[in-house]
Amino acid sequence: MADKRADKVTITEVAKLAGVSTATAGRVLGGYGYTSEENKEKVRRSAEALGYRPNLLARSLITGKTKTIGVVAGDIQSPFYASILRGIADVARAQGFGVLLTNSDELLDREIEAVQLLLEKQIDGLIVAPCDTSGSQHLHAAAASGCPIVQIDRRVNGLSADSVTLDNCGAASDSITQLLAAGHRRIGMVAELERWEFGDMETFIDRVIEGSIDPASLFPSWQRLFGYIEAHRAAGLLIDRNLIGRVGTYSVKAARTATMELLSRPNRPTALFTADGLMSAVAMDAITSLDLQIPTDLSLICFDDLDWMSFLKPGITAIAQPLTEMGEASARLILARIGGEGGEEQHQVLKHTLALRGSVMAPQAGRA
Amino acid sequence: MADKRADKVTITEVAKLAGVSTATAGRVLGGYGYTSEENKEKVRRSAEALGYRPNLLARSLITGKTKTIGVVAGDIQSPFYASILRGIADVARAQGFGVLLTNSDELLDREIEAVQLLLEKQIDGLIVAPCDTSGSQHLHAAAASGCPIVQIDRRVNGLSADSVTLDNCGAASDSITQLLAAGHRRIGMVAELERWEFGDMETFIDRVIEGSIDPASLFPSWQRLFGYIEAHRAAGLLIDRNLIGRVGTYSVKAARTATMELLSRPNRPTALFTADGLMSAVAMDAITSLDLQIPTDLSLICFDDLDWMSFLKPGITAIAQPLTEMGEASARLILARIGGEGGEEQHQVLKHTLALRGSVMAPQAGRA
DNA sequence: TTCTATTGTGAGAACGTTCGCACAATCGGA
DNA sequence: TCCGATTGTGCGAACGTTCTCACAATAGAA
Repeated sequence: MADKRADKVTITEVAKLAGVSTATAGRVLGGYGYTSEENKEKVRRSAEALGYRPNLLARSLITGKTKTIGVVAGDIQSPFYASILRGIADVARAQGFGVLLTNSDELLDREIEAVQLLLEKQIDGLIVAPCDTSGSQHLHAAAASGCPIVQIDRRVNGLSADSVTLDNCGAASDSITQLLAAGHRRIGMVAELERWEFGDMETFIDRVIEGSIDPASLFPSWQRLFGYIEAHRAAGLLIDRNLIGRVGTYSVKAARTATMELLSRPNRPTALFTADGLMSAVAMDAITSLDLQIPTDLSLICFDDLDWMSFLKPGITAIAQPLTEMGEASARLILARIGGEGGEEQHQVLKHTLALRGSVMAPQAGRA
Repeated sequence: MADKRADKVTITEVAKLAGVSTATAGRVLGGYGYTSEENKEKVRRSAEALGYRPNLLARSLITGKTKTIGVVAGDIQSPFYASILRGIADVARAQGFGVLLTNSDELLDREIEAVQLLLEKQIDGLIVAPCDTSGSQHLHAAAASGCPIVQIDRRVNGLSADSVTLDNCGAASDSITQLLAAGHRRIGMVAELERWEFGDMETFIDRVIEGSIDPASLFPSWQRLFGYIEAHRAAGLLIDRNLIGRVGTYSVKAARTATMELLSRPNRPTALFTADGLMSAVAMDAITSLDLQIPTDLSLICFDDLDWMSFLKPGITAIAQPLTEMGEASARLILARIGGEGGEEQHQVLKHTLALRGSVMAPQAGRA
């Protein structure tokens, strides 16, 4: 009980027992170079006998490869990141890679700190959901120092790194079009819409309509608003700014306030579009507490298909993101780069699927 | 573009630029030993100028500590593991530790493979939800080789390692008692109940009643059944074996079959107890499709408090596990062991909370 | 003065691998 | 016979740190 680690069996001891040099033992165990069948057997047997376990640190130090990819997620606890992570981990495992996980809580400082730690641990590649799409010096620096990066869910402006995102505009626009087709003209939307660096929301709406914004540079919730606006424009309808609940922060409380405000006003919307899972859960809660019936009092389409949406009384029509696929795609991209694959920056934009259920119907008489 | 890594700035170069030995530079940057203020300044400035970033691999190789803890979860995608992982990651981060993640899908082979990889990567400690509670040679070996282990959710028999679990018996027994108190006498239960090595379910029930089973050695779903039986026994009631839906495997399909079978039989139970999140979701789905009303047609208590349970029409009464706390506790335990803390094996058994909502009422006339 | 403690420095050996190199032995073909 | 290719081996130098020494300089105490 005196010594803490009985772990100490190195390749040297294996070599000694097998009666060969460490180089030969290394060749057998590492699977590189030539070795005679005879020695192969001897070394393997000795390794077995001693319970030899290679020290990947030492190997990595010399090869410069750790076979580890770092992941900076927002919050693993959310189904969104959990599913993505699952996809990443599966692909990584299949290639013998480990996954070093951190979460940023969408806080820049924490992201910087996390990236720092991961780089010091010499990860071979980084998958990150960046929380600041404009600055992010740390990511530029990491990329410049040669660490492959794959961005997920959103993209940093001007960062030369691959990305995997969802066609948020298309998904939102699809849903809104669906509601418009059902006859709705007053469609509410609740979304985070935290920061937009170029001005207030009026400006944003105007600029989308005049076509001077590239959605690729936006945060998801803004992209979804973009889709909302686009769908209206395509239908030749004006936007009523009051129907857009801008929560401003990713919190249950703020979301609840915004949603309740939107749904309890005298001339409330006939349909609601929630821009992410948090908003959907809050909205559902608000709808229940206001005693509104879906879809008679209110039609509803939610971004993110959560498990409960399928077994509510009328099921909730929802936009399903291919989350594990996004994770898998990002892992494949990063592994390809690690494997030395060159070529153009890759920007994969995945498509949603719309799970049609029972939460949409035409607006009821006297309320349309 | 020719060289892949511009990363190459080592402590030697920093030392050279500062005009000191690598030993001195190491002392400044590593924060050990003595250095003059003057040299401290010079070294720091040089490090800054060169953009020096320590290589933790090299440090770990020599110190024997990686400041990394390995985690083997069942499936990160499930809210159960996701929340636990969140707790682990938070505590780890606060201490400057990284988290290396793998999932086993509750498959022994995969768990063995994962543990192997983690050990080769020289993790300082291992947090694992073991999928085999009886054999698990790999865990015994790991423990023997000096790697601290914390078991989570369940315990391997005879493995000397700390653990963090939930009082599953107590939680189940509480819920069943609640239902019995409401007047229910035919309480159904659906649970995984995959393997029990000592015989069939009759035997299990008998042995629980005669008191010859130590619940600590059981898998959670069996512990929950244990609680179910205990509560009945305490109330002086016999167990109707037909009310126990043994799914046998952790799959939606099997769960659905078992649940539908249980709920559609002529003399169906007046109350239902679901033993985990999967069973709850499936049960909810089955209840909806059978067009049963909660709580008039059926009372319901679920193990695991999922977000949707609070905003269904009548809320679902549920057992909430303190998941992030379990993660935090396990991380604290492992860090303490890594820090060299000796002493007795620790087995923390956390308590559930029962979230009372509207899914329980007295059985209705003609059905009791 | 002389001793001991404190503070500081650098050379060089770890840590456990992989890798370059030199060197052999064997084989087949010209 | 000689040659080159193929297969196999061991020595020792990496990799980028930390850590053990040996050794100084200074200061205060005896």
